[in-house]
Amino acid sequence: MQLDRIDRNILSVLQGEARITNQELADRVGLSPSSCLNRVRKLQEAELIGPYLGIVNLAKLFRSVTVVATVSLKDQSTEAFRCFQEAAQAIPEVVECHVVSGSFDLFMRIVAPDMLRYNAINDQLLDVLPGEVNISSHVVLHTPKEFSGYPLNELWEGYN
Amino acid sequence: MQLDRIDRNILSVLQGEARITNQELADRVGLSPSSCLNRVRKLQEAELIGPYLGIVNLAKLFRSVTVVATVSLKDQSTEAFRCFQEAAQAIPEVVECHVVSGSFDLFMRIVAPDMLRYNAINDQLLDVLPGEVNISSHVVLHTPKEFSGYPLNELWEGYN
DNA sequence: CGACTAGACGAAATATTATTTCGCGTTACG
DNA sequence: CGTAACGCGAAATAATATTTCGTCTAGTCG
Repeated sequence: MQLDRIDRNILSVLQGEARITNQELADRVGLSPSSCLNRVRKLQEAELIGPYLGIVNLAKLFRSVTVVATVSLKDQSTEAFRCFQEAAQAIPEVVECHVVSGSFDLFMRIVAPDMLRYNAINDQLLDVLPGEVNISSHVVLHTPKEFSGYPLNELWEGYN
Repeated sequence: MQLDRIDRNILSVLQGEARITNQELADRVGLSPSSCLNRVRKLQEAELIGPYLGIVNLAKLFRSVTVVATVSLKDQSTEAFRCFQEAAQAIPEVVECHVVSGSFDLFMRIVAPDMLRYNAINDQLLDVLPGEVNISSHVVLHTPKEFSGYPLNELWEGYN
């Protein structure tokens, strides 16, 4: 799929203001509402954008603990990775999981109601491959910059 | 602000389907459209939910490199933290930044067009407090679980 | 116990927005 | 040139959001 400047603008706007109306979006990118809607649908069908998330303010809802955990696997076989990933995915409190190269193998973000329950999740993950998993936990103290979309303009510039 | 079961349902739905229509949402949570809209607005005004993000599929847009970086500061003074955080925030490619306790001090997610440019960002961050910053970079190979909202049900259960 | 108040709800009316339809212009290609 | 394919926008229609308003309920005070 070939994207022009207008498509890029649509993606930029939509990634930061998912609930914008089609009319407003059309105005911003300089299209008629119908043309704009056509484009948005094509972008969605091509899965270039979506899902659309509402970011909940956890801190205002209840006390909770967010932990970033790094994982090292003693046995770095494909099979071991597969096992661990599957287990991690299945745990709702593991909100994010990445396989990385570097001084550890996986990275996770975990949100739990309190430390006691985080401990339980940690134990559960350690039990997936007993003795083969090393988890290093880091409690999030505060978050100077929350994710709110990718730097599309910078990435496009870099792409040319 | 006091939340009941309906408010929680609204938050659950909205966090995963931000572009849902008010009518559909009202049906799902068992309210009339007008009551539902009232609640959504109150939730937004209280900043319990929002912003609304459209998640862009980076991989389908262009090649890019995502790095998770851990940062240690030699001088752990408040001032040093403040300097580094400010610098990190100001860089668009740093899409996320957390201050943590544990074997490192900060955690960042960085998205760059390629390694050359990642290197430049890395250098830029090292120069903020010359000789005082230690950055460990980990290229993301793949992502078994992408963030798509918090486990609100589990957190509420834990809260009672 | 009864009356009053505040708050929340839903039905219905209205305003806004989404979506479809269709004709026009532009471009690519024979 | 002629033609087909495509994308655009205007306008009509359908769906949705938003406001208004009367009703109900729970809580409170006399």
